[in-house]
Amino acid sequence: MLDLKFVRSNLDLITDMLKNRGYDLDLSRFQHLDKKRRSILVRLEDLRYQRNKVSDQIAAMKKDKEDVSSLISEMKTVSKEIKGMEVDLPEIADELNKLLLVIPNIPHESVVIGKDADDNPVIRMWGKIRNFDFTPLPHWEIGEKLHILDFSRAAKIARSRFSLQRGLGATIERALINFMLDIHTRHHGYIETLPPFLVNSDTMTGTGQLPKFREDLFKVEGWDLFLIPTAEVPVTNIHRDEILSFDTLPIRYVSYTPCFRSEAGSYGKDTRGLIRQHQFNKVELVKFCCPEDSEKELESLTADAEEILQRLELPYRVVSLCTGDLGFSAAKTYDIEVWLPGQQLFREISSCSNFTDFQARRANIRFKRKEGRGTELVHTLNGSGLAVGRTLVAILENYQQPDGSVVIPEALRPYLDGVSIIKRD
RNA sequence: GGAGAGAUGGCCGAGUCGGCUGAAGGCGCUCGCCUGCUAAGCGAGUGUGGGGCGAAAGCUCUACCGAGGGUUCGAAUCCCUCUCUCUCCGCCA
Repeated sequence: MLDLKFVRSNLDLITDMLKNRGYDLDLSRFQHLDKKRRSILVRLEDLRYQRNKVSDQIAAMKKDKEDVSSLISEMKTVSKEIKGMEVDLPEIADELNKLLLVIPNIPHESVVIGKDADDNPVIRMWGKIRNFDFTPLPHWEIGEKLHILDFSRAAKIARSRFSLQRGLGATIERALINFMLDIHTRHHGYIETLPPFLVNSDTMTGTGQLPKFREDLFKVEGWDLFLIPTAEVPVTNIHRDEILSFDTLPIRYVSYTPCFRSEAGSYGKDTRGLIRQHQFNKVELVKFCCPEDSEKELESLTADAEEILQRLELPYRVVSLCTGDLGFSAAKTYDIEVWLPGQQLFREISSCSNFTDFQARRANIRFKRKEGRGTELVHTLNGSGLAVGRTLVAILENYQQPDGSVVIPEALRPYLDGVSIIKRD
């Protein structure tokens, strides 16, 4: 969420921003409630001041055995009025807060104004797209032929959009997780965390999944618990309601978790294969830093994610999301898209975002500088490093051979006891 | 699941017949003094959110002692509900 005072004094800027993002929001209600809240607050605090004063006076008079009955009856009416206002004020503050919660973050100045994904500028390309002298297959065909992916049995066990991995199909998944975690902890300075995979509604609210995106979540019946849609949720909330000290920043966490998404609203999209699943594995990078560092931290975060693809020698490109495509909480986002020859397209495999203070305000994550009083909000960032299932997809499609086998990227072999090729067993 | 105990500031820890307690004391931290170095010592300061005034420094009001309600002129202190933590027993990977 944005800062109330900032919104109050920058209504024009917000209006422009909303237009660029393709939002239709009326701010007049906001103005009205804001004024109302403050007028009530002033009156309420004045009454409280009176009450406190007179209460002290009553205490003093009682000590001297003076008669206080008239003062008490006077204060009874004041107290009543205070109670009434104490009911009204939170109602108005709540409504104001709700309005504030649906205003998206302000895009960074470097973000291109555009309508949708077609307007996203390509920042860079990496790797050589392989020339096939046969028609490359999509990964679901490769995987089923090799007996490492089994979608029909997965549907029997659960339902569609689940997968069953077998043999090397399961082992490579595990190897990729270890590979990614090792790179990020050993070479990029991230601290490994293993968080809860179910979280409560406060946590979901802290990172913005609630209240707006409840439909996308799986909820545990009878409990205040949801399955996490990404490790971003539990990991960012590690420091919810905390004041971090300056010398601990930046904090960098890497976390492997499964992710659970209802994919409501994507019926018919990516129905085949591993691309869009209700459950998938992801290694996530999360950073907390001070405001002046967040731009450069986004660059390094993206580079850290890219390095995984480079080591696996998978070609990709990096695009910068334009205003129309940018997520609700992000000020700037780089998508890393890996090349999938079986489908002849670039596919998102990581999304790296700088949320500036937007998430931090909502989750109340602050820090204190050595000198100077008061607290400031940290900046939070996160990005996949990488989506594991989609990485497997990219390996299968990019490394497929004419005979249907798949070569294992060199970098991954140490994690597979030296196995260098997947063949039908 | 059964039986108890508890939740106060960065930390430890006072505060129980309701009334200068935003909160004693200690530790830590910051600044200053002192000191060949280190250690110690002395002095001052040291919460957060929201208002108002001010160009600012700052001043001032208000709220906050796990959360939410209640009683009262007045609640960290009394009552109710919830959450969490700890100990013992049972159960369990």
